[in-house]
Amino acid sequence: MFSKFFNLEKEKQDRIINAAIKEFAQKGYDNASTNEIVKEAGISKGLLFHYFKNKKQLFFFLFDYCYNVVADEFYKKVDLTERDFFKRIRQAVQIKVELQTKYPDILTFIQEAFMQDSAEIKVEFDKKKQELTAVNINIIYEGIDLSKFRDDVDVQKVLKIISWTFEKMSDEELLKAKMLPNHKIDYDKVFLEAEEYFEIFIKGFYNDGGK
Amino acid sequence: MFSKFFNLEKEKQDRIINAAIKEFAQKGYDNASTNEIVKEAGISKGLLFHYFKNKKQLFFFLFDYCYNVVADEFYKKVDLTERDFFKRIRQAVQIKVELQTKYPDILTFIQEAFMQDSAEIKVEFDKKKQELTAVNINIIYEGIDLSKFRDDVDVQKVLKIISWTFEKMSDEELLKAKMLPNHKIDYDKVFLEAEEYFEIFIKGFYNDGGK
Amino acid sequence: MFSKFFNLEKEKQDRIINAAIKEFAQKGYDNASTNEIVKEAGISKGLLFHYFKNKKQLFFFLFDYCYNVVADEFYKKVDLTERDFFKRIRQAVQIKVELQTKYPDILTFIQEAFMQDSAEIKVEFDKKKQELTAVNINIIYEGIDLSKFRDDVDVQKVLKIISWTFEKMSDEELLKAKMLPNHKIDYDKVFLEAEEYFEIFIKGFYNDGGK
Amino acid sequence: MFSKFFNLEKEKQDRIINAAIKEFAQKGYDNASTNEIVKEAGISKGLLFHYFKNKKQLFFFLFDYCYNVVADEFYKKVDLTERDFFKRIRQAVQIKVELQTKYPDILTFIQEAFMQDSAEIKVEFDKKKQELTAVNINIIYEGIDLSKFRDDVDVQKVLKIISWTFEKMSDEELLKAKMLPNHKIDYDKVFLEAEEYFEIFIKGFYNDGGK
DNA sequence: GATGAATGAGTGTTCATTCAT
DNA sequence: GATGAATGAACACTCATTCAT
Repeated sequence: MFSKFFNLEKEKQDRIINAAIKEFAQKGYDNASTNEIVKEAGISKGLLFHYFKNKKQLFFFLFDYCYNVVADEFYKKVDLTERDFFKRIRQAVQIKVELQTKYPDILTFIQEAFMQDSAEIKVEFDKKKQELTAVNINIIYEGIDLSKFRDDVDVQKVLKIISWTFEKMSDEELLKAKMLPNHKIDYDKVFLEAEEYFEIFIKGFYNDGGK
Repeated sequence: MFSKFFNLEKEKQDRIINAAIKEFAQKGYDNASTNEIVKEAGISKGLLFHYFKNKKQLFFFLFDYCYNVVADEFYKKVDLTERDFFKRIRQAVQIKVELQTKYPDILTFIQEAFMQDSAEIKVEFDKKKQELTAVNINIIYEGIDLSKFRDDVDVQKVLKIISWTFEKMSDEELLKAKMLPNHKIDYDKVFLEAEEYFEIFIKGFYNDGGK
Repeated sequence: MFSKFFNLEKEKQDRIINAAIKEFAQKGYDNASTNEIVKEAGISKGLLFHYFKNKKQLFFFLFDYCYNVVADEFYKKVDLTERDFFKRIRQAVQIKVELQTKYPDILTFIQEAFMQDSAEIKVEFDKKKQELTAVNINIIYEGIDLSKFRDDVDVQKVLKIISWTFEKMSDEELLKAKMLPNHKIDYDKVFLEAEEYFEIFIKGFYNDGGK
Repeated sequence: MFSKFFNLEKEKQDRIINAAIKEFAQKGYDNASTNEIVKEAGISKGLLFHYFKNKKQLFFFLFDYCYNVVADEFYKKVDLTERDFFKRIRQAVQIKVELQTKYPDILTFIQEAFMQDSAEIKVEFDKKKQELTAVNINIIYEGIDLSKFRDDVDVQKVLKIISWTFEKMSDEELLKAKMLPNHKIDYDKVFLEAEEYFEIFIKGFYNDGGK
């Protein structure tokens, strides 16, 4: 599909991808300007539309590209033999932080993309989001040792509570960072806070309060 | 400030408000078109800007108007003498559902507004969001009987977990509804599900598992 | 013609006139906004157009009104029995400065009006300007003792040179004042400079260099 | 900066430039309509803003372009080795008339531009005007033989008087031409009149009346 | 493959003027 | 006399996309 694009010299590919990521991440889908992208990438207007038939296609290409980069690396690093749910989540958080440091633009782009709500891409993108979420949840839960959870509660719901908590915590941290002038996340503090939530969950939802 | 607008005949006020709510809710701040609003409201271009000096002011007016409508009704209905946190949350969910049924457009608008991220309104709107959130959290937690919670965990964090869970549950329900063709939420099912989460939390976080 | 307007209570007349003078003086004909005028004057949109059938008529009314105020006072003060041209001009400059101090807004308005160039009022206003200029030149030259001028030059041209010089000097002073932040004219310095030009002219164009 | 524009086919460049000159000259900066310009030039709305990022930039481009055209030609024609002030001024008037005949629209535009007073361009344009005026005055006075002037007067002021006179004469001629239906200036008559002013100045301000 | 000129409907906003009350 | 709601054409400017070269 994008073989034309991938036949380009690597350096130009990168210029285009980086320019587009930057623009979409900063301004969101609707307000991202193809003009800015070509200017930043140093290519002509026509060329962009030679490789991508329209803005929407460019966005979806970009999303898939970015998603693959981080997902590949994520699944390479995560240890799926770890059967304890909290250790698994802890890993996930850790890897996410590493990726954030290694590919800051890409992660910002993905995060912003997930919050995108433009009418033009809504239907297609919501579908994609749901699929990805479903896949990830399956993987995250795969092989988890559920026997550690108390058996008088619905484990599925407990897992949801836990996942949601970490999502919300992450959102809040992101939001706080955005508000501040220097936009810096203190990852050590985040980890510490996460640990406290872990303990609470273990106390509340593991057999014998995790003892 | 908007006394000019409120002196208009009620019916025309409503046409304008409804048209604007609809447009902003559907397309978000940036993509909402004042052209569409006037067309839908059946008024002239000039009139809209006779009452609201610009799009931003219209948006903030609309938000305040909508927020007041639902907040007033919410606080009229909520029983702040109820000191049990779960009963209080249960009330809140119940009232929210009622409001959703009574003012579906207004609630959609408010929810979308909270997810808005347009550069043009960002600073002002973020401030407003923060203020409202702070106020609401204070009220929601006011007078809550914290002695029911187990004392070996940080109650503040537990409260956060609980709030987040219901927010996420609500988001998920909304999203599911949006995906379906008929956009209908089965509130009875939602309630039932919420009850199950209540039980889990009580078991995990109340003294003696709530017994 | 404007009897309707003049039957208004004096105080309201003044509010309207002052608001309009201010707006036209500040922004020029085209950019002056009738909205601003009514807001400043504290009257309704409709009322302005009740008294003046349109913006153009308001402008011409205003100009005539202002012109009459200053012209009346000017001709009351000027001593037309003074037959020496330079003394006469010196008087004129002096009176102009006095008027500038007494009616700063009105004089600013008139000066700006003379520089107006809007297509909408061009034809009519140019005609008026020419008429006024013609009348004034006649009066300024009336009874002047031309015998003091050397007889080997065309006196009419000399008079023009002199008038032009003082006009340009005045323009330059005005412009300089506009450039500066505090917009203040140092009239004493202007007088002194004018005197130096007087001397030059007397040396160059009076019999025996004015001795 | 405007290389994009200059790469256009010459004929289209000219259509755009001429249309813009005409519109700005006729209506002034504020009232000139980019809509009219594109209509007259036979191009699309978008194209104009493809070449010029906004109305202001278009105006300044146009001014510089026009100014350069006439300034280049002016300085090619003027003889700066002529040290007599009046001969130099005579040359200037003559060349100006030639340029007026050769590029009537351009000269009209420049003259109107110098009288422009729009708030939007005020600051920048005033600065430019001042710079140009300073440069021109330097050149015009460069190498002038001041020893011919009588030494009992301030030569600088005399030079001002002379310059102002020719400016005013030129303004008056222009105005007269504008009033008439056919807008034609009789240059021969203007020259003759100018000569008479020369003589007056020589008599009044040269040593021994220029004998 | 690569360019960038060209499009035209779209945006929010302002304006003098009218007219029913 | 006095109000201010109402109009709609006009404004400068942006945009994703096309296409001849």
